[in-house]
Amino acid sequence: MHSEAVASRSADQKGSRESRSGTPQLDAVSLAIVEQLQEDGRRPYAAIGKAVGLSEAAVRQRVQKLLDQGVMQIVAVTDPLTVGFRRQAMVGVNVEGDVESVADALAAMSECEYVVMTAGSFDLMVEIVCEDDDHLLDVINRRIRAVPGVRSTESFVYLKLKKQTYMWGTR
Amino acid sequence: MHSEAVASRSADQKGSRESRSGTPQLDAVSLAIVEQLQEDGRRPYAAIGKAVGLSEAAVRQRVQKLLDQGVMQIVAVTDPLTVGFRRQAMVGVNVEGDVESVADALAAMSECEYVVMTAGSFDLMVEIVCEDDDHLLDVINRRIRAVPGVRSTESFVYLKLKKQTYMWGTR
DNA sequence: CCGCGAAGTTGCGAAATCCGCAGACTATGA
DNA sequence: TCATAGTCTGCGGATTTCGCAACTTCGCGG
Repeated sequence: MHSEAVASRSADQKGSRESRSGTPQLDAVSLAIVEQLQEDGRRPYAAIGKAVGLSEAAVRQRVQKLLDQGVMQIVAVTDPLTVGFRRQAMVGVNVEGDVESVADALAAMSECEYVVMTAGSFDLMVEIVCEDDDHLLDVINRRIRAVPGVRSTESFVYLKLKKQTYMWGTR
Repeated sequence: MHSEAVASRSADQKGSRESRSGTPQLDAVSLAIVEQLQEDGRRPYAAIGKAVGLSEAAVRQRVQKLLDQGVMQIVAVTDPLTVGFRRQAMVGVNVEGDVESVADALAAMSECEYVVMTAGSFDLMVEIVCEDDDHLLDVINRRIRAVPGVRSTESFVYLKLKKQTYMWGTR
């Protein structure tokens, strides 16, 4: 069967090459490990090792490091609607002044599940998860717009989640 | 220590109440299990059982059912930039005709990682994950706009991912 | 009132998995 | 050349998973 390793063992280990943002780049083996765990977050280390051509212990160390470094996290994901959060929205934000500081402020809010800096007619896109309309209204009009530097916002209330995937690389 | 159960045991089991969309609603105990797995997708069943006030076997059964039903999935999540996908974008789409069929068409594309129907100045919001600029350009201008019913699109290229969480309920 | 099904609990043993550790191997830099 | 840091492998022992069986509880209908 597929006993050959995914990558040349002599290749450099993850972390050797850094992108400008300081995020460590992954080598082929770690990438393969991530893909395995994207298919099944509970897959045993030995099975992963067999798939990527590494020993069980080595896989364990790599996974641990990837988790420690924050490169990946192994979690349960759900459709928030199923878990009792009835209102979600994507909010486009326009900023005057330092965009990053505003992004940090928004990221600090527990209701902001997703914060990304963008190019285009919005400076930031923020995904909000709330329990009901009142909660959503409060977050958008009271909290987000209160952040210094926020010039304007535009909301897109979620009607229906059609797709949600976590399998990049697996294609 | 905290030996009391999270919810009244006499409460109805998950699946008893269905929302209009057919998605089963979760009871408090399953919700607590999901929260445990949102903190750590590999947490052992026994530990979860202790936390939510259930036996190891019961937790095992519930988790298996939640996975089978597709209510949750346990996976590794990463910042795509770290995994070699250099270009991402959120795309707002305006549709003429049946929105849902367009959403389905977009959801069928492997590059569309996230598809949601929204209220507001866009009918759909789609998150795209690509390897490079050429790929992104192709997906947006060639593939998405080719879908029947797509009237127009507006793109927001990702500059930096600031936050990405999966811990609803844990707050 | 009794039977029945769904869920949960306890208990158990075998198999699989996890985890820590010692030893070997390989670059890299002083 | 030697020391060091980073990985990988192999290997026990502890832990967890997994399937299974028997018994209890609870709610529902006949």
